[in-house]
Amino acid sequence: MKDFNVRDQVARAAVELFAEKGYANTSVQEVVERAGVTKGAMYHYYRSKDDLLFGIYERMLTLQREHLDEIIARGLPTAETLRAACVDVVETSIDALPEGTVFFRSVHMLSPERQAEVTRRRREYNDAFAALVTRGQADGLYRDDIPTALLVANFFSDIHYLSNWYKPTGAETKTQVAEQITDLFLKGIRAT
Amino acid sequence: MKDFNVRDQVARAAVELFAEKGYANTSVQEVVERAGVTKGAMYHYYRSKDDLLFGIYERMLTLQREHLDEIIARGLPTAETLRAACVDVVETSIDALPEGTVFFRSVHMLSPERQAEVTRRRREYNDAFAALVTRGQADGLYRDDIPTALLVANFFSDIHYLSNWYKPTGAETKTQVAEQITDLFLKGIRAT
Amino acid sequence: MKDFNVRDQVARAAVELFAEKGYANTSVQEVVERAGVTKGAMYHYYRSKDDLLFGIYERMLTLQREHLDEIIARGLPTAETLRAACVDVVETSIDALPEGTVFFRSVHMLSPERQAEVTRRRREYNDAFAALVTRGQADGLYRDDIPTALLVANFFSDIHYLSNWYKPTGAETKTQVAEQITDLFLKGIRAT
Amino acid sequence: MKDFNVRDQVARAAVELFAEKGYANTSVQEVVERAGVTKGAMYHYYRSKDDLLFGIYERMLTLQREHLDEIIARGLPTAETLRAACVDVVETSIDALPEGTVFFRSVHMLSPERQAEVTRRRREYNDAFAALVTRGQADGLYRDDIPTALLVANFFSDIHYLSNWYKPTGAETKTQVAEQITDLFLKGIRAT
DNA sequence: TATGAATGAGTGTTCATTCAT
DNA sequence: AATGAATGAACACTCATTCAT
Repeated sequence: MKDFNVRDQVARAAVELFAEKGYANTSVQEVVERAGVTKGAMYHYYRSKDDLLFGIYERMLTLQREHLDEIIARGLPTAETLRAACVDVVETSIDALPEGTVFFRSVHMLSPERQAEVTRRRREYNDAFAALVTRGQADGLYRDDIPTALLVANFFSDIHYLSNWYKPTGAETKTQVAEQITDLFLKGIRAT
Repeated sequence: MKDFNVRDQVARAAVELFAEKGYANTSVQEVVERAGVTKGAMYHYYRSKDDLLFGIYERMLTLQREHLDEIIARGLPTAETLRAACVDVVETSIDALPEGTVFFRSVHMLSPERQAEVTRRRREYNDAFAALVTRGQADGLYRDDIPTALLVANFFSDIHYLSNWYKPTGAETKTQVAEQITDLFLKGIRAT
Repeated sequence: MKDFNVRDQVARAAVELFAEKGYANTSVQEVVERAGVTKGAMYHYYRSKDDLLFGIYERMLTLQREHLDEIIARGLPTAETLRAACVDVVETSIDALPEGTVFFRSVHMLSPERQAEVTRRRREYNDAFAALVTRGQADGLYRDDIPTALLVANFFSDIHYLSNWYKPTGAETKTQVAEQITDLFLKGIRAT
Repeated sequence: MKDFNVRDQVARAAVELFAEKGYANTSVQEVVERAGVTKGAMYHYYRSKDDLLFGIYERMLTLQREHLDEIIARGLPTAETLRAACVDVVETSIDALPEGTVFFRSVHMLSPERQAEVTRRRREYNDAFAALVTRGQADGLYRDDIPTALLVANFFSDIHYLSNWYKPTGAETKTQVAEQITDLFLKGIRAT
């Protein structure tokens, strides 16, 4: 009976190291050493170093998509849905800060095919989110003198930026930060 | 008389390639080929590949700092100063989109000493900017129920994110985008 | 089952080439070619070219130290011990002429740390040898009008110089040369 | 009017650096920097880095040969001539310790042709010196149970070794050391 | 006489990946 | 399922030397 799972240990080590030193500055040897396995074992589970990186994107994209779909599925009014979606994505991103660091820094290190795949799925997510804003604009909730795309970018930029400044040891709790970021965003876009 | 300058040609090629494919995926050989010089010539002017990267940071940090200082030096009221600073940094960042791409993506590829240097200078810039917000809060212009640091991060995240979505070929002009981003930010932080 | 060992083949090729053409004039490529292995294989066993060189020093220093300790451990009278030590070190040096060539010519090519290490261990060996001479001087066997250090240097210089003139194909056998060098040395230092 | 001579400054810098760090570890750039001249100037006076090295050998070989010839030309008895030659070469070698360091360490760094040239001239010097010993053996002054070549090597090894241990700051003067080394040598080879 | 920018071949080293076991 | 030795292509960088000025 194994007390650990090779696949998961490797994935965990990879996220840590890629976040600490960057994908390019991390060797497969370092990953397997931190994971406590051998190179051969790793290559039994992953086809390439690129696989390790893509795994991080795969998990993040899936997670965010599931969360957003679930929130939309609740069928709440637009304003409440958007607020919930915003708060959730900030909280989720704080829970996965190292993944976020890698996510926003290393897309160009993926194989071209996978870069395309990531871009496609990010766009899908972006579109679903933008649809909420558009609906709110149609309802007169949010300003429409600024392109929806810019409004949405204004929010996603905060998610992107989180790993650049947020420290779990800070004074503000995850939820407080999520509420504050959401509030700033919503104040900015509300119809006047 | 030379029709081009080795130093500048190399710098230009480096920015382009680092933005296109990432620092780690760009070889020195590729840089000198695009610059149309030989490797030896390049190493006559730059000590290392790291120098090429740091040059980009050096120029950006200096430029932004000079702009901010100049705007503050005008001595306008706080609100006008902050607005001018915001619009200017967006415009400046749009003028240097490839540099921005590299700037926000590749700090971790610099030597540790230079990472520290960049961090220090970014913090100085951040502090000077934050001082404007703090002054506005004291004057009752901006909300103070949210930490200044978060308010500032909320703006800088947009700068950071610009190179992820802005296309010079889009419908909006540089100035329009600058005004819109600034407006969203200021609406978000104003006192209620 | 392999008919050769990468580590040893590389070490052998390195000694040969470093003795023939000097450390600086020998490329890693040449070493691996003569050893019949690939560069990657070599770097699997050695961390650097410097390692290859240090290996030679390591082996020589250990060998000489072991021999001297063994001879001293026999507990023979001083004169017999010194004579045995002299004869042995000449013979051992003739057995390892290429190593000797490298040993005395290339210390300055080692990393500073390793130069220090080699110097330290050579001094230890020198001191152990000098102690025999000092004991002989106290017993009135050897002249004491000349510093012990110079007496010892007078002998070690011959070891050092061996690879400059000794040819295994010459008329004198290894043992004869060892006896002759030892005799010249002992005649020079005996009390009058 | 120049306050220094490029040729000589470069030669001086070269000896110093080659002795300190070795020929291979010294770049032409470092030599010209220490000499306080530019690369172009140096290449105006020397054809190659190899020239710099060979210059050291040229000067040493010429100097030693001149000294030996002058001493022999005095026409003193064999024993006095040999003693004078020995004392002189030790003193001369101590006066030129850095040159000696380079001399005995870097022959293999010369071009093959120049290596041959140096070897030839060293052999000539060696032969002239050996002739004195042979004459002394014929006169019954020195032992002839040991090949002349080995007797001579026994002395030259000390010259060779000088730069490995002699410190000008030590307790013994140059002349004392010269007398002591000579005495040890002559005691060792005298007929019994 | 002298400059220093430019060349270009060569260096040691790294590392993702493969494969016999 | 796992090992770790071996591969081989790529990489950043160095440096003696040349040459237009």
